Amino acid sequence: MIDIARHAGVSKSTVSLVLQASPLVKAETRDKVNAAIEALGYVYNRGAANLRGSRSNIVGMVINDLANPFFAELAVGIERVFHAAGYIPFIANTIENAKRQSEVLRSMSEHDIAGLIICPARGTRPADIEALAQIGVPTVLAMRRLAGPKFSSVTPDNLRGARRATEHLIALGHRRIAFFGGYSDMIAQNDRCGGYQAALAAADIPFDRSLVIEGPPNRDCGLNAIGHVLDMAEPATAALCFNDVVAFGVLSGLERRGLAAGRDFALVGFDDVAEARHTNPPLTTVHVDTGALGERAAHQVLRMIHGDTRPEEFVSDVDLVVRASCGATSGREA
Amino acid sequence: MIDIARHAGVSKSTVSLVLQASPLVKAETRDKVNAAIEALGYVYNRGAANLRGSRSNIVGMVINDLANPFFAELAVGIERVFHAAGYIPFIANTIENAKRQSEVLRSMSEHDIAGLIICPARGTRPADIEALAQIGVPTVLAMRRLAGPKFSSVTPDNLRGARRATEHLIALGHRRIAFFGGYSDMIAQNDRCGGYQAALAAADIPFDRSLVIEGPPNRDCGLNAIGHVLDMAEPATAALCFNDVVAFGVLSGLERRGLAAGRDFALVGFDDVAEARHTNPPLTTVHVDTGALGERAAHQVLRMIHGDTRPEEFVSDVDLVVRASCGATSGREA
DNA sequence: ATGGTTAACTGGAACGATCCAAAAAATTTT
DNA sequence: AAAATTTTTTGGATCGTTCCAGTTAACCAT
Repeated sequence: MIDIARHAGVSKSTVSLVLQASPLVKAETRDKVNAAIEALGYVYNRGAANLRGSRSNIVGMVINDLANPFFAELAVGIERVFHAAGYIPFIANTIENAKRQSEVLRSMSEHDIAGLIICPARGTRPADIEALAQIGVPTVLAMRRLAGPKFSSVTPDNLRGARRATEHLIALGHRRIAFFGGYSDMIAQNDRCGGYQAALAAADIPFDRSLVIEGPPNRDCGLNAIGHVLDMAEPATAALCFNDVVAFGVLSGLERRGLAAGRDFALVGFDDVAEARHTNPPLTTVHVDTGALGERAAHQVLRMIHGDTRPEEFVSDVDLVVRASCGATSGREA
Repeated sequence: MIDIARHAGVSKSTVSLVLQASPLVKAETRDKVNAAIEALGYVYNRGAANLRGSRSNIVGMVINDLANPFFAELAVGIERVFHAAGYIPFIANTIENAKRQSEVLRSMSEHDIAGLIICPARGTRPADIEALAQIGVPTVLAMRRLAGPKFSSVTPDNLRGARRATEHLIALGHRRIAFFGGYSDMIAQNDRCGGYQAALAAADIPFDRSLVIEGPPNRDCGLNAIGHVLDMAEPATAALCFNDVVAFGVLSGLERRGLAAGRDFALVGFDDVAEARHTNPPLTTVHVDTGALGERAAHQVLRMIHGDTRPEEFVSDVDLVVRASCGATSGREA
């Protein structure tokens, strides 16, 4: 910066003012400085600037599974809002690994992020997140709440969505309904699985614990789970999946056995990612307005950045969208 | 840090040594310092550290369309390698917008990234990237090369893949074959479309420019393009898409007209994303070993970080994988 | 001309780390 | 026990920026 100053024949303070687009410098001087900046190919050092109090314009977005298209959709909503507000979101992937997550979080706080949206990895302790809040990083949880202290969060109505989906399967005549994916130590799984159990209870169907197959919320889990429940003495005839990606895995598993969802087995997902509409057969699933959820999370962070730190738990409404995989329609759906 | 020093009864220099895990400090002292760090809830300020020369451990990954699952697969490969090497990748999305890309790039260089992998947005000028290289950021281009100076890059063999796919359609008897997606100012599109034209020429099929429908490489593009070529005086009977996502859009477009790929229209994609296997019908597409490509890109950045700055252009081999959407099989494929 | 205002610029202290040369403490050698 | 050596610790300069309190320049009204 001193080089710039020398090159433009001013002081480093003036250069600083130009960089901050201060109205205190004469247009003529500003042009001279900008010319020097251009000429010397100077890059601003944000780290040095942050040293003197100012917060950076990056916000962190920490997600647990980049391979799940759901998170891409969430990110799109988040980015829309932050970009309009002049913040640049940086995304990091934790692949559902708490250790990796804490490395990522440390790196982000070292770089002095202005805010954070996080889908906590399995095994995250509330204290891990609380530490962030302690040092003044506005944080909101997305998709997964955390037990204990009050954090801001945005989540879909997991319980209601799962309940409706299960009711739909029951209405179609199924009684052996499985639940695939997620772990019982994740709140989201509890909520969704809870909705599933509530629907069973309401229909006087006894809850069979062996029909709940836990596992990571990915394709492989669905692929394995379907084999499992099909090989039981009294096989399941339907399943609700923790999310669409798990359901995609089930689709593979069925195909591998020469079976088809909708015809031989009733399958319902959760999230309604864009791909769900085009699977074979199209997937019946619980629609979540993912983009809007992301926007909401971003707005919440923005609100906190601007000083309003009251936590807010936002729960978005969900809808069951019936396609062919549950066997309710003949496969035609716009 | 001075607080820590005081609390532990040592000097700030000693604290610094502890933070760097230097072997010069006595174990006893180290423990005292670590205890103080824990007690005061101190967070390391990377920005201040970078001020004195050292480079940070974050690497940037700039992609143009997060919603394309292809990039998630690429990111997974990249992350695997970087994580093993102790670097933390931060991802930013440019949504194919050169202006936004330059903001992202500026922000990343301000934060002093150790390296960069970038899928340049449409309209990126080589100079934009060259500026990065100038200030010493090891950069490799992924998926899209750039005209002009020698950058390192990793790309699939676009020309060969497109040519093989087109030859396959020709072998199935098609003569009115369209090409959907991408813009003629993108090198990747030129390569893929060039392979398509080469196959036509080899089969003595005259090239009809009106069968090449340009557009952004997303769902909407495919959805619109299929309507277009179906409404022509002499409609197309097959299409090669710039990528799978465009093909997914075509699937929607066909469905909307009550038509089905494989039966009424032959469709081939490019990339072979995980979803391609489970669309309705399963998508014939050009398989790219995306994860390996990502790993290769990451290794290249690592090599450059370690001082070997020779550019390397890596082209990975590709394979046509025939599923049902081109009409060649009856739909059964493992 | 003279003093009073305002506009435009500037020097130096801070921010939180690293690194070097040198001091202090501990250890070994004579 | 003193000298020599090694191990451990330390003060101060430094990195590139911002900010404050001045300083200088420019303008205005008397």
